[in-house]
Amino acid sequence: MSLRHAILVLLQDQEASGYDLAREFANSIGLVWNATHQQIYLELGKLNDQSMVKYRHIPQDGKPDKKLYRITDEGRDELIRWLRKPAAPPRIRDAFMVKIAGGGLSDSASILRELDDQADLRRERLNTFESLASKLDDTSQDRDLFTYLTLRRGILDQQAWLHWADEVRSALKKREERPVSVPTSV
Amino acid sequence: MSLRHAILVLLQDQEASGYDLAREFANSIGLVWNATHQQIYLELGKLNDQSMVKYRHIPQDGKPDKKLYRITDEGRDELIRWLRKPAAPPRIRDAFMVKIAGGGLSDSASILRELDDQADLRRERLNTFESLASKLDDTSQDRDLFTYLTLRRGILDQQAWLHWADEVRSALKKREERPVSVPTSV
DNA sequence: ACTACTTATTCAACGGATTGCGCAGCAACT
DNA sequence: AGTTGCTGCGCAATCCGTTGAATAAGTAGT
Repeated sequence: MSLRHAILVLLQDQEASGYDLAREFANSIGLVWNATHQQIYLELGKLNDQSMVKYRHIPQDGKPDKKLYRITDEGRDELIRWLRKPAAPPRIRDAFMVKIAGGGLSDSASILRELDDQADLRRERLNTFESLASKLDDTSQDRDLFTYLTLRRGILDQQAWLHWADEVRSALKKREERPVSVPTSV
Repeated sequence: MSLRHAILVLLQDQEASGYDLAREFANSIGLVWNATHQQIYLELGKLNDQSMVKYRHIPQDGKPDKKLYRITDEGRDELIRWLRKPAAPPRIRDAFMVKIAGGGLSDSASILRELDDQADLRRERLNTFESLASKLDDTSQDRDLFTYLTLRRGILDQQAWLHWADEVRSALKKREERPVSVPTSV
């Protein structure tokens, strides 16, 4: 229910088109909330209907026309109202973890394969976040403080994940040493 | 798209009613995937239509009748097919983090208030997971290995979160020492 | 006696999210 | 010349998920 609020947060800083927002959802905010362009355009439409945002139509040549959205006073009020009331706990839906929980069904090798793939992804993200965070380290304006803290959240998260992956590897190594019955069909 | 697979994983071990599954989703599996009873009953209906599960009708006295579901061969095939192909990366939707990212809008005090509330929740979970994990530590049958690893994931996650919360607290303390312009309406 | 909770399933309505598609033109590479 | 990729917007169908309620009988507490 708060894609709208994520959008309003982004529009707080600057005027942006749906396309711009989609890019930010793929990067910065994507760290904590993700959304596709269809959802974003739809939500911008609704926000406009409820006059929480308004837009200027910008004709461009060479490129398609665009709409630059900005937040209105009503939008800002709504955002503040939302910030005041406690956030619902995030719902967890991790398909890979479901596989682990039901892991007795697979052989160690195929679990390890996917674990390594996931670890690559995490390591990649970790690098991205760390280099972004190091840029903010020194400048450290108040504006950037919360971006920095958000990045730190991402960094600690990836590190914890990678540490867990090590634990899984050594646990599965031990398991291999005293193998157990595994369905042959897997 | 894989509530169905989480259900199939649970039914792997034992016959269960929708109600039983709902309880497990509130506890064990809820760590990595959550669902309400309505969703579960609906999904069980669909799985039954597709003959991935079948059920026995059990009349009870004193209590309402129930349906005990068990996985079929088709269900097991579907599960194995799913286990083979790489899991989609989990989508992240953390409302509290959206607040942090747009945190420049709030004053430090109200951020800290909610941070502490969230931290209480995390600490509670951490305790639950740790006590569950310590019970598995010694027995450590192969059956339990993956339950243990799942719990470890939860534990490391909560710890990372709490560590992050400490960072936020000290960052906000510094921010208070050299205060900046904050919208008075907040 | 009354209230609240547990066991057990299901329906209806709504809103949020995903998937797939379509349009349109320019830039850049092969 | 053809393909791919980027900028930019949008619709429609479907599916997933949430909220709220109803039914029904037993048990446990105040």
